[in-house]
Amino acid sequence: MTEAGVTGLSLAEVARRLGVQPPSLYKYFPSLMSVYDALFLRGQREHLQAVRDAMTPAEPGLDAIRAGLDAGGRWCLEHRALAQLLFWRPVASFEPTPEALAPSNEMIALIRDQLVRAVATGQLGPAADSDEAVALISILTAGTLGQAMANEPQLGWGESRFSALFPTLIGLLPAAYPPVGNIPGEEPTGSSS
Amino acid sequence: MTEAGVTGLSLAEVARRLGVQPPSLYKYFPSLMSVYDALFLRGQREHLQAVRDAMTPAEPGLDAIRAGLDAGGRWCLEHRALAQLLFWRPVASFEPTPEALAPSNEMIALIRDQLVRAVATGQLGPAADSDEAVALISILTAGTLGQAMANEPQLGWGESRFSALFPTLIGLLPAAYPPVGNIPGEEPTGSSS
DNA sequence: GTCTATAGCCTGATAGAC
DNA sequence: GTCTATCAGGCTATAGAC
Repeated sequence: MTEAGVTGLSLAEVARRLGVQPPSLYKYFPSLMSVYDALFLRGQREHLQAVRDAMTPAEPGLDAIRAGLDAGGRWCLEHRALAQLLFWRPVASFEPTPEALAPSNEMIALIRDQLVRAVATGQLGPAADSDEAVALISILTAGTLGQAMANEPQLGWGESRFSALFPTLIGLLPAAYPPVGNIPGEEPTGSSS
Repeated sequence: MTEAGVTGLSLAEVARRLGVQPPSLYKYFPSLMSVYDALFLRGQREHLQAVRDAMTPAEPGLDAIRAGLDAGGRWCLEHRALAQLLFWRPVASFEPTPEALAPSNEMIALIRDQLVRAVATGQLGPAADSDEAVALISILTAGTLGQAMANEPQLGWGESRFSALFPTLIGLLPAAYPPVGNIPGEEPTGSSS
């Protein structure tokens, strides 16, 4: 996929590189699409693990979000073709099975959990505990990755001028969801409990 | 491309739908890649025109950026396959010719111009007149579009919960590039002219 | 679990008649 | 400018021997 594009994957070429004949592969995978599905599942799991591992030691809240997604971004640029299969769906005839999609739900839960922490510690306002905030964060992440991949095909996460902006972008979240009582000249509003 | 994916475009199918035989197409295009290049150029021009048309009547500065890129986003979701060819480069063996890439430079100039206006009118701080700010805006735009395309393949710009966040995202620019003198409790810094 | 053989498709591209 | 005919190759997938 790295060499021929995600859609360029072919069982014949896989067999060639394994040193076997194409029909042999059908003992392991019933179809080309099942190979995509296996790659999809493996990719989702690895990506999720990379994000989780980076989140765990970080300070809960915004720092954990930044650290986790930063690691996720690094993983994506280190596995570009796989990341494209996961997050841009370039193979028109491929629909991942529900099992392969499961880690993606865990990923959303991971972010949501840290948003709750950020609200609890006063880093963000209560509106940040929402699907909308998760969507906003996914825009920032996917946007950074998409621009890096399309415009800097040679550069890793550490060299990209787009990924360099990612901490700044996460730093804008408090402006989007201002903590109550932190806006000079305005009275705090919202629940008093 | 809409039906079979960007990489699924084939001259044989084009000929079939035109009601001609495949060799006839070679009188107009020397190769499949030259067809991609023609599509790329046409797409870039149409997209640029859509953005320009929406910018012109708007208030210069942030409003023009928001209006232009909003129209650009709408164009992209109305021409999804073409937009993918333009901005995500899914065809590994296709490299656009310099002529086909020219409108993209005009696009950058268009944004940069409005950033200058935004700085001049005090909507943004002087640091917004930079390649970095253009990159940041491109992240917000590509991120919104990418998430809308990947997760809401059926919805247009008007129905997308991602595109609904786009005005908010543009509204964060003043937080990223705060206008001088607008930060309570801090003294204005920078050039005094 | 690997192979040979093959069916049945598809593709981009060229030669040369009309 | 369109066609027929064709080259030369690719692919997924199956049948069935070993």
